[in-house]
Amino acid sequence: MFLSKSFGYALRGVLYVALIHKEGRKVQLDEMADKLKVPRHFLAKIMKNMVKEGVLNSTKGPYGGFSLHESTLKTKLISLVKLTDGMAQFNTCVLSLRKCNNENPCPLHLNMLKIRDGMLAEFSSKTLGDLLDEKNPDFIKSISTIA
Amino acid sequence: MFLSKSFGYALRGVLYVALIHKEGRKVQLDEMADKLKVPRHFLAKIMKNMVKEGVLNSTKGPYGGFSLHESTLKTKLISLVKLTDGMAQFNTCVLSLRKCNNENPCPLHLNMLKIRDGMLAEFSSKTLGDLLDEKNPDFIKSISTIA
DNA sequence: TCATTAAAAGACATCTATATCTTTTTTATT
DNA sequence: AATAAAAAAGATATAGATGTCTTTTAATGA
Repeated sequence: MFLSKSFGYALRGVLYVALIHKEGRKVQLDEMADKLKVPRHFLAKIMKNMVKEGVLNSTKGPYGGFSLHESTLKTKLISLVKLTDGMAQFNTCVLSLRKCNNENPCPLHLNMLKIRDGMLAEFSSKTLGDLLDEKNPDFIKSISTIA
Repeated sequence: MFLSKSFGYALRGVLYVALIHKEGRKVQLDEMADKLKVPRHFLAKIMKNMVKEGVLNSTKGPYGGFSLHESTLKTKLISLVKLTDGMAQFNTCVLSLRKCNNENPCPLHLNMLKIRDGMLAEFSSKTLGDLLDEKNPDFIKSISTIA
């Protein structure tokens, strides 16, 4: 796996909130879990973390739910990765060699560096808003249909 | 993680056998587990699989151990990945969407395709022999020193 | 043929990511 | 103030990757 399931849930979750935001309403967990076909309680944990990190807003109580934060659409994809998977994977030798670095590279060091830097560049430049701009006609369907 | 620990153990294991092969001798599990600082029985499982898939030779009994197969140095890195991690990661949508494809792409489809294809190309062209040719002065040290 | 060596095989254990359940806290409405 | 709604928080459960142990099989040499 390149990225964890948690990352996938987080991204689909925040994009769903963004889509519903255009309709001028908040989103609640039950609706999200249902529409995105994601385990409710597991999604709750992930959404909570996004709120804590300032990627989303939430309000408790009746008519509460999740809504966009000023920063949501400006959030880089890499921030989501950091939140769900951590950044260790970009700095850890695939052969688990502690002393692997540019001066003392393992046999795969350069190969992996290239791949990782490509991914890092991609995810460091793209924002959540960018994904919404690249209009996919079946966008809402695409982030919903897991089955 | 981009690749599993099993993959790292497999690669270091087979490269170690290749190095010792130049000294004209076979290698036994105890020596490998010791030198590579890898759990003996777990390494055994991985080595066994490589033998089964024809990446390495082995002989039982006294003076037995692991040795090179004609195909060892010609083995593509991707074959090792296939053996330890499987290929699903290259074909599965990171958002876990079953219907994600070129016709009906998820918001990250193109981004991931680029990254994956880069990795696939890299690992499909490089062989174990290539890694040994790119002479790293501290090569043996580098695949051994995990601590 | 017998003892010894070493890999093969399979059963068992642990650890981490994933998933679920229950209780607590906050907010809104009456 | 009382009730209800919904997220937050924390405890518990499951599954898959990782790691360990024991038994079996095959090869060697005396």
